[in-house]
Amino acid sequence: MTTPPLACQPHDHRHCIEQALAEAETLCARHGLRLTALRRRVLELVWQSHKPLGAYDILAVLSEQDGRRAAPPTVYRALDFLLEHGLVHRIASLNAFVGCDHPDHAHQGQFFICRQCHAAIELERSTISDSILDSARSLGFRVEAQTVEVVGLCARCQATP
Amino acid sequence: MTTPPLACQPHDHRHCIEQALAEAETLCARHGLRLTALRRRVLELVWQSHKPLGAYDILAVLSEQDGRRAAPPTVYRALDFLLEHGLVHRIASLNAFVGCDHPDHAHQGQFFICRQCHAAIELERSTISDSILDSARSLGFRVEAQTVEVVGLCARCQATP
DNA sequence: ATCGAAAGTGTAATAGAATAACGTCCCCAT
DNA sequence: ATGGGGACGTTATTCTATTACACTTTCGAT
Repeated sequence: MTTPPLACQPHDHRHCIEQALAEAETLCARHGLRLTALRRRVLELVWQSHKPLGAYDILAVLSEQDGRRAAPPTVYRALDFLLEHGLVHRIASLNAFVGCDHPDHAHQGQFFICRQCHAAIELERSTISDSILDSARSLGFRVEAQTVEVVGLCARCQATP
Repeated sequence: MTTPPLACQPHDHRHCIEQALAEAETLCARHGLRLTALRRRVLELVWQSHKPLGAYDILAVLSEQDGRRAAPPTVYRALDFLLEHGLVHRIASLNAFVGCDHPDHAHQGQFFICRQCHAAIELERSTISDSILDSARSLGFRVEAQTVEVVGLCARCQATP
């Protein structure tokens, strides 16, 4: 067993947030994208934890905590931007969004979601994606996007029921 | 390349429907489950094509075509029953439901969904699920459910753009 | 045969997720 | 300075799903 992922270990999460924001700044600067205050704030909120966050949860914080006039499109537009540039991922089975660990390159990870602590661990294993591509090839199917979302119990939650 | 799946080939689809209903009858009889008229009808509607069907599409047919008084819970309850016993699968990325090819044993397939013709091809490849289980093991993660949904172009739609 | 519990369905209301359509503002390249 | 495009605000609506409660049917136990 390899090093347990940060997502399901106690850790200084401020560091995760800072790093995610810094990487986003860098990425946007490099690609000439505008990381506006709103987009930055939404990214920060998504990174408040390793748990996927619903768009309406974000909306509630913007309205109540930031005092910002916000309606659904405000949030969804920011999320669309972040998704498009790989800064967050959408978890289809939860209708929720989670920060991306390594937005430096285009990818779609595989997600291991704990049903107890709700942490989402992102992996990027070629053994999984290759096995999908192999199966696709056997069908003559051209893959454009992969969604892999696994639900279960993370190591930590197995230990503390 | 193996035999192309029925889902993206022209075929006598009435046979698919008949077989699915027959298998459902058998399965319910064997397990002492009640395949009521409503449940049977919903299963039949889901099997009208190989395209995942939304709950509200089903609802519309029940109301307009069958003249049945139907509200959302009517449909969702039937779908819950069919899901629970493996007769249909839910496609999370589409919020839609598709008939199961082989409800004879508990399983969760992998779905290859054509973005053009919308057909969903179900596979059950141990290479995919094993690679997921391997990755999970390396995390110490206990898998309870797998969602694998691949979007792209089926062989047929690649040929006819 | 009849009773009663459990399962199934009808009904109304509501919650939750996402998008459409339109207007305004602001930045900045010409 | 100006006008064009991107970002955001606003209102309304659509689509998806669940809660809560009432009524009915089914089926086993008596």
